[in-house]
Amino acid sequence: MNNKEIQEQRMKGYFMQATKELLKGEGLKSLNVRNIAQQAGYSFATLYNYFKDVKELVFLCVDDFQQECAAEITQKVNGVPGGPAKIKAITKAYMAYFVQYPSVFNLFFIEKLGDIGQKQPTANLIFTFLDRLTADDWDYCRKKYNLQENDITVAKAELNYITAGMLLFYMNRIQPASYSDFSEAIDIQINAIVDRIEISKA
Amino acid sequence: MNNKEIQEQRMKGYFMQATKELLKGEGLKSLNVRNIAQQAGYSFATLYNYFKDVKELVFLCVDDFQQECAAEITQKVNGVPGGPAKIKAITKAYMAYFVQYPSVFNLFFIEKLGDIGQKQPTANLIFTFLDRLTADDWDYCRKKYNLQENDITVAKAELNYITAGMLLFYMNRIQPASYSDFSEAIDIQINAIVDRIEISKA
DNA sequence: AAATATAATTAACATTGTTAAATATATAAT
DNA sequence: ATTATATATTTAACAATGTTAATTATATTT
Repeated sequence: MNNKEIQEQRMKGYFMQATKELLKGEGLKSLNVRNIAQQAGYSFATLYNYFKDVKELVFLCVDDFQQECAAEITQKVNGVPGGPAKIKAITKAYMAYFVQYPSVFNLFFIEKLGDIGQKQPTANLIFTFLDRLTADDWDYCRKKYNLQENDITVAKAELNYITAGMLLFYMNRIQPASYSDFSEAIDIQINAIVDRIEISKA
Repeated sequence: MNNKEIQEQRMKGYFMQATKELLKGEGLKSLNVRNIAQQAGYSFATLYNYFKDVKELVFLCVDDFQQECAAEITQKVNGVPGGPAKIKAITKAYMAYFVQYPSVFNLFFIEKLGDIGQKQPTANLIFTFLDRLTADDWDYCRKKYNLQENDITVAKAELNYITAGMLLFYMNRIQPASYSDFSEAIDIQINAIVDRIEISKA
């Protein structure tokens, strides 16, 4: 990287940092180009020298949020023995993260990706996130219980879709109506999927 | 209903009709108060004499769309024998409807409900939609296969969450990347859930 | 037919994303 | 070191949108 590139990356970083702070703080309500720029210490028009539009900037934060989320999960499930129990724990922690940061949920799942071709890699990153978080433990299960590759693929997809669906209903439609009901529903669904795998060995 | 109420209902109907036409036609891009009012044959300010805001108007359309969707499904699954096969067919037709009308998907699942208390009944309507569509056939299964009430409750919730999650990923993130892949994934997931119930009788 | 209430429209405002014009700052050339 | 040029930043301006206020038209009542 030459000087120009270094400086450009720095500027991008300032705007991304500002965006992340706003998203985790005030949330989507106060996320607009003027607030972002103010938080970054620049005028709003400067933003357009470094990003095509605000959507590009916002979606560039996905990667950072995933790393932060993964770190929180790792810390949270520390001590849980590998295998089915860990898959459950990771999945629950994954959901808890989005409940804690609704704006990140919005960014990951709701926000429309304007330029389709450009952001397909990001969409893929989001789609595969839970799979990557649980990959090691699924592998462990496959070996331990001598499971079919295909059964695992289906179970992984099931977990991915169910967590997205539950979060969608809870975050956007407040269904179930209380967090404790939601939490209970999570347990039921996750256990149903993961326990099924264990049973299938029999 | 007195005259005033009749006239008021009529006016609301005009605006709702306009909203539905725009949503099914041009989609969300061109859904704004000015377009709605023009389609209804009134000025945009008139809208505010009949609705608190545009969100109220838009969410009032949920009921009509559900009826339309239910009618399409009923017609589509006509001839499918009741029971597991019909649950599968209904669920697939339910998803196909949202793929056909992305704006309706947005209204049902994505659009933020502004006033929380006011629109909770609507949120509940959306949450229970698939359950209501398949209720008869689940009941049929319960009797035929002598199933546990609880197993059915979990399976229903599973279907509800998985369909929402799959639609979310496909509509908002284009994952899977092609409709045929998506369609295949639907089959796999729906079959996995419904077939499990049949097997559990053994 | 005039007075009053009701409904509808136009005008106006605030917020937002984006672009164009203007200004400041850094780099290069003499 | 000073001027000329390129680059970066900011201010001004625009278009789109949801909403409210002021104005005008229409209906109802006296």
